[in-house]
Amino acid sequence: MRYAYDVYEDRCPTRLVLDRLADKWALLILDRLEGGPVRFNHLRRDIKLISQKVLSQTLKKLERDGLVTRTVTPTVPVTVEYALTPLGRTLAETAAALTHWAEHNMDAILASQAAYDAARTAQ
Amino acid sequence: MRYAYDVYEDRCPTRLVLDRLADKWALLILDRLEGGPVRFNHLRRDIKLISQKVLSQTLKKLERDGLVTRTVTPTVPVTVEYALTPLGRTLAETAAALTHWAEHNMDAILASQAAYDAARTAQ
DNA sequence: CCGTATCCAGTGGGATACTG
DNA sequence: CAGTATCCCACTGGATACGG
Repeated sequence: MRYAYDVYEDRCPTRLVLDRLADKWALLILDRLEGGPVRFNHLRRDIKLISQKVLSQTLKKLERDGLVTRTVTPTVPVTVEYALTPLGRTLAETAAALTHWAEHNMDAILASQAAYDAARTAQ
Repeated sequence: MRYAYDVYEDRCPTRLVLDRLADKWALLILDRLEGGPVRFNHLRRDIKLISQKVLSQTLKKLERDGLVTRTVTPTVPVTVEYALTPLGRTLAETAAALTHWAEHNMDAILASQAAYDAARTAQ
């Protein structure tokens, strides 16, 4: 066992974080919030192709995890701002390393995929 | 637009990498392979709760992406070893930062979840 | 030992419509 | 503006059985 918790078991911190990032939208939201608080519909417009339902669900999960805050201002109509907590900010920064890796290595991955597919098609 | 590719669009490098890590097992496999080449059934035993089917599928995706190599030794019965490519190693190292974050902050997340649930239950 | 094939239940998430 | 409610389909992934 290389970790305090066994990464390869059912309940482990890596799985906990992975299951959060693995919902496909959370990292994008975290990243988008790094620039400061953002309103619901603003997020919706920025993160294209996300549905209202999924954005709502994901924000709720992130709030439950203590990664984002939800602030309601009782104007008419109401405005709601989402922002990173200090904890959320550290995760966003950590996750940004993945983003940078992805940008830097995407071409290599695409080339590998093409070669793999070509080899299988050629048979 | 803050990136060479737009992270919030459909096809972008972050989504590409995220969709790979988001299959829930890839990161665990990458991490497990950092110690050197591992055989199929060894991975299966180490990464508990993964099914043979999903392990096989995930390894194939990782191979297609050029992140792992698959080496067959024609013994009887056949032995197959999986290993990280140099590219895969850089991703594994980058992803390890997430693992460390998770270990370090899991307690805070669990506490936040408990507080969130308690607040909603108390109503 | 190292897989693939098949079947099947659970769920993630899109579309749409409605509310405070 | 910021959601919730409902329907529903497609895909994920587990269980099981079989093949090289």
